[in-house]
Amino acid sequence: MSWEKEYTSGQRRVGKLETKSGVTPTPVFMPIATKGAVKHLLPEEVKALGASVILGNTYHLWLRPGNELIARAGGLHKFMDWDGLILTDSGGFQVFSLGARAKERFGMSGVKISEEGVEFSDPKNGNRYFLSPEISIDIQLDLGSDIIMVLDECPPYPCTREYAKSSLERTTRWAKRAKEHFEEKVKGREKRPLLFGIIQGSVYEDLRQESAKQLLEIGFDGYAIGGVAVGEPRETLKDVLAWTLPSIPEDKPRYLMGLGRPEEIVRAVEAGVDMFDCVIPTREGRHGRLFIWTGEDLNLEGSFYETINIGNEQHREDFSPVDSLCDCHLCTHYTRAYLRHLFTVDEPLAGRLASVHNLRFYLRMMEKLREK
RNA sequence: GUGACUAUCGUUCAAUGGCAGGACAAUGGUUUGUGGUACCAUGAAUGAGGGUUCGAUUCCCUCUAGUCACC
Repeated sequence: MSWEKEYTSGQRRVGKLETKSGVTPTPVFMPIATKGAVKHLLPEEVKALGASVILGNTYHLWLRPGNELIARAGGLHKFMDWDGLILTDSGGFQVFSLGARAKERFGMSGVKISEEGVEFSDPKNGNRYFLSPEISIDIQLDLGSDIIMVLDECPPYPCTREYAKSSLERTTRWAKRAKEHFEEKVKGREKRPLLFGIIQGSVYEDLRQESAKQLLEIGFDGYAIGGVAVGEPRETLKDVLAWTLPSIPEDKPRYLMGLGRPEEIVRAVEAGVDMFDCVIPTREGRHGRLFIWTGEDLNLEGSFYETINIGNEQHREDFSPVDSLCDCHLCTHYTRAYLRHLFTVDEPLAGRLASVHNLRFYLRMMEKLREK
């Protein structure tokens, strides 16, 4: 990646990341388009809100409609009409997180991890699938992804040291195979996607450092920090960043997977993270929680915002905007009372307006982080 | 008008001669590499009056209201 301004170590990293489909400014927040759509929104709307990259999902798109179909359609960009950048997750997280949910529901996860890869059931129809580092790369290449993630294992929390160690070592071996397979497949291509490795190691300092070291030896275009926000105490995020970021070369992008709340993102940017994705703005929006600016200046404590549950009775006759400091369509056209009404009667427009607003909040926060 | 049946949270359906339960709705909360539909918590009822009984929401009587049938 390159720097927006002259950059010296320790400053806030404001730069640009170049991919085969174009450039994104960093730090960047990537809205999630799991199944080929940012839920409720048109791609042009997502772009107008300030998004430059969206996250698509190997797991979901592989099962439905299938990577080969999307390849025949001309790739995911064309299929869904998104002309920005696309990062695709490897499917590793979903195999484990959806496996955990299947376990809650049916008493067994049906997920079998082996050295070769991971076997799991489609929770919709019980079909068995086998995902390996190589298959994950093939799928993401078919999708036409700009930033490809290697298949990793995301261990739960709590996790014993022994398991975390053997898991991260397997993730490293998978990463090596993914890299070799990737290089072979893109050999001779003029435009090639970026390939990112994923640092694991749970909450253990030496394991996190070991994971980073092993991935750096293999060599990737960027490095992600995975296995966070899986139930561990929130304070450990700071430690995990301190253990891992210093060993990543400064010209390589750093991606904190799955995070987070606004103040967590501000802190992580100050610590040197460049990329984020999170379901919070869209999912919580669909459930009626809205992020509200309380001041223009960002800070590490998160006192620059608050959240409201628009469904609460106190908003029933509140004819003021959701957020008077926000420039989104919801806040410039509608009242709290109207949005509450839409949620109360289950109008689809409710989730749509809330998604617009919350994404605008997150993306504007990133704009502010890039300003200073 | 006559007869039968019914009456339980806001709605709907349970249960019981000995602490009246669920679902939906309501109210509050949760959500971190998506779970559009999810999860947790809270408040909320035996139509009115009398009788039998240690104790009645339950059994009996009257009233009121509703549904159905007949006139």
